Amino acid sequence: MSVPPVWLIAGPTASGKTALAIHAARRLGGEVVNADSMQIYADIPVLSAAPSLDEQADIPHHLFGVLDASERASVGWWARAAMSAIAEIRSRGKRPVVVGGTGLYFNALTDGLAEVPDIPAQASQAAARIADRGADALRIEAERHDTEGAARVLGDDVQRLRRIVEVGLATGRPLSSFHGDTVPLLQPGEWRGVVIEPDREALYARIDARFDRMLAAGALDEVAALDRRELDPELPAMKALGVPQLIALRKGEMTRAEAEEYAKRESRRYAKRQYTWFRNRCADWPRIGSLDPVTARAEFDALLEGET
RNA sequence: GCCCAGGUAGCUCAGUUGGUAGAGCAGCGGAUUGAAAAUCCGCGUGUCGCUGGUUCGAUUCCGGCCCUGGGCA
Repeated sequence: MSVPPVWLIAGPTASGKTALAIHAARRLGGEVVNADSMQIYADIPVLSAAPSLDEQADIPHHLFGVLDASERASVGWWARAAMSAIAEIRSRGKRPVVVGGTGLYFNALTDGLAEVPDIPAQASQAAARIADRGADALRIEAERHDTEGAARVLGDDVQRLRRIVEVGLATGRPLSSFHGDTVPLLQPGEWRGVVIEPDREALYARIDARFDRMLAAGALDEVAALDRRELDPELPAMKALGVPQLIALRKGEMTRAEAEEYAKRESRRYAKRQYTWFRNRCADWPRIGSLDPVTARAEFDALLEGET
């Protein structure tokens, strides 16, 4: 009993993933599952470039806009939610099409995620207090909990060092001891992946143009509503590309031109990091090179040859 | 037309008392296991405007030309 494979569609921001996923779902009798860490939040549909209600109309979409900006998603949360959506879609005889730009999320599906217990607030607060003493102090503490793991953390990567410390405090085990024996959530052969990898310059031009469209589509109102809630600026949704810059604009800390320039630049840098991830972590996935929707669809259809 | 200032990395500039040059920003490469649109690490990528001259050697000194500002006409 071989199940038809789950399709994984990855690619940098603004590369046309949304449209291609809908095409794939139509072709395959499928439903779309979000693998984008920001499109999860209900408060930022414009700035996160989530599929519009129109686009979601005839194909069911899952995990888009399901959390409030005051909540925190995580790879673990996403992986569980995605696997249950996948199971549910399959149970109805439909084909899951997972689409997004968050490399780590795809990695959880294809390579698995360590089963680390939830960290009690007490332990993470203790780790935060150590982090407040500076990166050096934090690294010394991290090395005590997990020598091997800490050695792999580059420089003053406070986020990762803190994670080692809080896991150590909460479980008494080195974080790296949880890694290594993870099992993929989707078995090899159970999925097929494709990466949209367009020409860099062309994508950068699209990113710039898209940000202008986001502003025209109400990005400023979206940010104003967020800003009024006075949420913790450290929340993931508050760090979505464009949010910090447009808040700075509201506060008069940046001119409109500066806010636009910085937001676009950060988006381009993000795209560059995505290229790096997919190039090195999804090296053997087939590539789609075109930014033109019609050509991209044709390239995708070519991959379908031979599939039932 | 004349006078002054300037032409050095993609941009803004520094510098070399003559030994082919370096900062910031931009950019590029990499890492990535519950914040990942996050977080972190690494890397100067160059006809020193063009062309003659002086010199062992010129981006640097001298001449001519071109270009860009500003001023005078």
